[in-house]
Amino acid sequence: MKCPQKQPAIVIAGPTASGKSRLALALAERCAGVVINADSMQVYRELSILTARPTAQEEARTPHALYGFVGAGEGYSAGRYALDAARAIAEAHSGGRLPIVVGGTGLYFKALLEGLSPVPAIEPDVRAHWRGQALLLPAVELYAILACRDPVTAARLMPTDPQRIVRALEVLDSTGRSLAEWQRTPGTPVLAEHTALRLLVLPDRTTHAAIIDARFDAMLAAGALAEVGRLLALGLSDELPIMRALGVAPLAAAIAGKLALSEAAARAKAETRQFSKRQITWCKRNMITWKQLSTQEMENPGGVDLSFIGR
RNA sequence: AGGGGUGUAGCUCAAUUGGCAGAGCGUCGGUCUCCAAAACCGAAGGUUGGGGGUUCGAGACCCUCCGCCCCUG
Repeated sequence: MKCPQKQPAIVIAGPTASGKSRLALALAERCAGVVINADSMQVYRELSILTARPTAQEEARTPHALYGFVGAGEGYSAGRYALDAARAIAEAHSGGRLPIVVGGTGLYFKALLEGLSPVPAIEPDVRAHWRGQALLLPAVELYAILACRDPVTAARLMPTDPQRIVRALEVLDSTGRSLAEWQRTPGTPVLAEHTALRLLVLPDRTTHAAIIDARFDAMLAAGALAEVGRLLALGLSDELPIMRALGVAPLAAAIAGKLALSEAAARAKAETRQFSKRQITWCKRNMITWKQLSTQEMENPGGVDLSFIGR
C-alpha cells in the first residue's frame, strides 16, 4: 500500500476529443477537486465553443481554473502557464481541494512536471525586432545570422524552422547568452512527479476521426461560426496565437465568402485530425511512464484507482 | 443516336508535344525547453480507364472497347 501524498494532484493528458475533460469533471466531483486547464487555446476568453471549453453548466458543477481568462489580444505562453498553474495548484491545496490538471498541450505538461530552463523574460523590443524580421526574411537567412552568432544553438535547429530560430536569436540578444547555455540548467518542476497521479487517455484511432467529425458538427450547431465572427470583429492581428486555433482560419474564410461552409468544415476537421496525431506522437514519446486508462476506466471513472493520492 | 471533350497517386492537376511519370493537398511516421491547436522533418502511394497497334522508345500517335461531361436531335 502506497502512502497517500501530502500535496497530491491528478494530471490527465490526451489528444483532443478523447474524453479527458469529462473524466476530469467526474473525478473532481468524486473527490472534491478543482479542474485546472492545461490547454493553450482554452485559456482564451473569446473562444469557448471552438476550443471545446467546459460549459457554464459544467463549470457550475465543480470549481475550474485557468479557463477563458486571457484576452484574445494577448499572446499567452508556456512560461506564463507554469506560473499560473503553480498558483492555481497552490490555491487548490490551500482550499483543501485536489488539483486535477487536464489538457492536451504537451509543452505545458513539460513545464509543469519538468520545468523550463530559467531563461529570463525577453525584452519586448528585442522580441518585436526578431519577430518582425521573421516576417521579412526567409528562415534560412535568419538561420545564417544565428549560425554566425551562436553556432552551438544553430546546430540543434533546422534551417527551415523560423520559430525556434527566432527564439534562439531573441534569447541571445536579450540575455547576452546562448539559448543552448541556458538550457544546460534544468528547470524546476511545478509539480513533483511522485506527488501526481499521471493519467493518459489515448483513443482508439480507428474511431477517433469519426468522433472528431461529429464534435465539429456539434460545434457548428452550437454557434461556432458566429463565435469566429465575433472574434474577427475585434480586428486583431493574424499573428496572434488565438488566430491559429483549429477551425478559425477555415471558418473565417467561410465568413468572407471564400469557402463554402461544407468545405470549411471539412478543412477544420482535417486540421483537428492532424493535430490529434501530433498530440498522440508527443504522448507516446514523452509520457511513457504515465498510467494509460483503459476504455473501461474511461466509461466508468468511478473505478479509477485513486489510492495513490489517498482518496 | 450523332458531334465535341475528357480519363494520370485517395483528391485537384502537371509532364518542355515521342525520351527516366511529377507537384500541391490528403494519408502515414517522426521532431519538440516560454507563440505549441505553434513551428518543423521524413515516408508510402501509379499496370497513366481496358485491349490491340506504330516505334529503338508511347501518358502523349493510330484502332477498338468502357466510363464521365457538354452540345445537337
